[in-house]
Amino acid sequence: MEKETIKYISQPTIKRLPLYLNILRNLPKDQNFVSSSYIAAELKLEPIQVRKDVSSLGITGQARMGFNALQLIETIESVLGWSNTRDAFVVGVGSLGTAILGYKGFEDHGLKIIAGFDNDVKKVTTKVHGREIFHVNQLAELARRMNIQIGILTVPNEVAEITANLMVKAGIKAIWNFTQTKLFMPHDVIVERVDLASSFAVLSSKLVEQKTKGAKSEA
Amino acid sequence: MEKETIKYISQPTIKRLPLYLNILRNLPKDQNFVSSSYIAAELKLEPIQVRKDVSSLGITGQARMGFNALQLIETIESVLGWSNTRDAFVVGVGSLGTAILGYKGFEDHGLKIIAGFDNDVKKVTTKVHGREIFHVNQLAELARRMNIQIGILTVPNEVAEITANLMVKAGIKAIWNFTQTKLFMPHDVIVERVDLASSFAVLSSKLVEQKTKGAKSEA
DNA sequence: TAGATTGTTAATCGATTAACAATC
DNA sequence: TAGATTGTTAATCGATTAACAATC
Repeated sequence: MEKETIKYISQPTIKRLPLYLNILRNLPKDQNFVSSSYIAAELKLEPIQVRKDVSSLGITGQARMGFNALQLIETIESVLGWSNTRDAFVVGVGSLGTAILGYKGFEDHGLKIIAGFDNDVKKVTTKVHGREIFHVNQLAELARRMNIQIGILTVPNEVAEITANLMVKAGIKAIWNFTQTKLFMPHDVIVERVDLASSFAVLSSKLVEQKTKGAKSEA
Repeated sequence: MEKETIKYISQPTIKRLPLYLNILRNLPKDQNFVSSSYIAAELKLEPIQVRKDVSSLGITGQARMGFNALQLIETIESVLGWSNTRDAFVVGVGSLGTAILGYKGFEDHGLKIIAGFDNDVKKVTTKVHGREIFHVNQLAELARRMNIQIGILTVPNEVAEITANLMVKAGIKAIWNFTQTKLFMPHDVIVERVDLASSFAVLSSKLVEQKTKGAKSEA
């Protein structure tokens, strides 16, 4: 397979890559080529957008054929760093942390959750979904020993900042932040926040909009 | 309080409104006015962006003073439909559904989770975080009786589409979709997807980027 | 060949940011 | 008054979409 020259990949493109990957992985085994219009139809996107995204990966297709599916899969996995699994710790074993400890789907994203941490001694030394729970004051030692780069932050908002600082001190390089708190971290620490409130805001504002429209058309 | 003329509010703005709301609600009680630069600093945004967003809500401020905090709070809540609580069902009581059934923070977003549904008879009639779990074949009846508009979809991917269809038949108008599946629903049904894979893609691609940069600077 | 599909260049669209007069 | 802050208009930036020649 030829070497691709990867250009700058925009964040909107990065966010679509897992969707493409999902489709490509579920392709029938004997289907070696896939067209931009096929992918687009599956995702309700425009073919041109798929082609633009693929082009930014440095992949070229073949007229009348489309793109090499295997090459696409491998390139996306490599761009996302999903080719090899990365180990991660979950910090905060409340209901959300528990759910994440038990979620199987992350393996498809190259993410392997190793253990959980909590400051509640009642939770420590128990197992949640087969993973051991340690006290947060063991975080630094274990993270360094196991060379953990990714921390999943699922503590209550009030302790989000202080816990994130602990994680950074423990050598963690990337924080997946499930709290409501905007973290102010050193610039070399990667922080990505899952913002449920923003997502729900979109949903509920549309519901408001639809209702006012309905009220108008009734009048 | 004067009536605001609300203009078109863009989706990026809608997504920032919960962040603003969070800050405004945590303001000291005696602080009646708040400036765009204060909000911006708290969120690492630009003041001009905050002013633009506020302006699209139809709110005007006062030079040297800023904006009326209470008016801002009330307007944001009204735009998002968070002034009154809305009831919702969780469909799919796996680990994620369980976490959502137990999450307290939704009340701040005008969301009240009433009950859970599953197709596993072992889960039915149990209680999860104090909420009753029913069999999915009771969904239609209960949703109609209680006039439920919002459904939270936390089933496995394989049954996402079929379950969403059940929800629509039950009269549910908005689906908060936590699955990986892109849903094709009637146009009057609102669907908003929480895409963990996209979020993680951003994080892990940055990790890849940083590593290649590091490798280069070492060379 | 005919026609489907890619891939490049340009146009459009929309959001963010800048500039600065108005205002309290 | 002086100066901080709003709010409007214009500039910039970046992503999406359109157009269409090239290609297999």
